[in-house]
Amino acid sequence: MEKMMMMGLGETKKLREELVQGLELARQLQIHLHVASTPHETRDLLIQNIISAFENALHILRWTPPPAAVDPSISPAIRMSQESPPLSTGSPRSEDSDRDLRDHDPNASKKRKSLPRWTKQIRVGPGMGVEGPLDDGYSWRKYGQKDILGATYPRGYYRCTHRNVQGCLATKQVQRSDEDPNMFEITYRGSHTCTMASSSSNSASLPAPTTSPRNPNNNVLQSLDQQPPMMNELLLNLRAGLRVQTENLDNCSSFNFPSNSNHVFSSQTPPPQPQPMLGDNNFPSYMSPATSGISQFSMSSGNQINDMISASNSNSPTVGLDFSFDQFDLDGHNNFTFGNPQFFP
DNA sequence: GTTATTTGACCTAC
DNA sequence: GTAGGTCAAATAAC
Repeated sequence: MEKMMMMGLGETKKLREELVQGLELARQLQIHLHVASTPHETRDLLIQNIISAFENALHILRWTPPPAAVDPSISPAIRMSQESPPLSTGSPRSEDSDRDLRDHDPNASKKRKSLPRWTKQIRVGPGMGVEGPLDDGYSWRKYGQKDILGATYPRGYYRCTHRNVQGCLATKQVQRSDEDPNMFEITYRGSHTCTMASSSSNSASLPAPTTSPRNPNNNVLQSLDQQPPMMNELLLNLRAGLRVQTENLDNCSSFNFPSNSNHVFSSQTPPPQPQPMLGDNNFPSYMSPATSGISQFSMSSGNQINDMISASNSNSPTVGLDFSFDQFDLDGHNNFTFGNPQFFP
């Protein structure tokens, strides 16, 4: 929503047009999918146009909120923002893996901006020190530090400790904010493939009220680390259909939303294990860890997500998310701000 | 002795 | 040409 307010009218209009176009194309695609005589070329063309529409929309939305936008009352305050177009490259991939690709394919893109990455902004408490944002449940090894032009504090470069043993290509950068020394911007690249990632993923799926063995402050960070690939999957499904079904929701896994996102997800004291709660209109509201400063959205994972997002002209009694701007704020593959749910007729 | 961090040099995208 | 990102040798910590 904030992003919408920051956008010019021209951009807002263009974004609306792109999303409406994507919706219309998705509907056409669904119709064609049920017509056996439709040539594959037609379907492919529709798919490409849908992808193009959403990529254009994401491009318009590409914007990182300033640290001041973070609620200072929340500690640690966590926000995520997209800094590169994620849909063109699929799942997050680190720059190193990108380099590996180039070794095999010299024609592969060398542009840094094409690399998917996601950013969290974390405010640490007064006595928390820098260990808080640096320890997010994974084991990182610092491999570099660099003074950044215009930045007071140097940027630290970290890679997964299991890089050599397990080939985990996840990296992150930690940049202390100039304006607020208690604010850290952490940029992640690549998703964890090490065993630490899987254990962390499990913890994300069942966020306990107790703390992580490694750090008492960072249950939230663990789940956030797993969020971008999941969001990627969600967006991939959004390409195929624009309606989110809330049927068959369970709490197999979760992802998180900023606490200042719109009002679908409540930020109340959480139960020990968050459960999707059906509110009015059967749309679920979600509980969040009280100390995290983020709302948590528990839902099914994998194929169940695919099932959740179905074609838009289904006659089933589904609940949809309206893509109009005052209700849906899509900021790339990792920062969703959903507006109020809408029933489709 | 092993592992992690520091830091200057080098590489690459822009 | 410059800034950001990574490498790798030197150093520190355990």
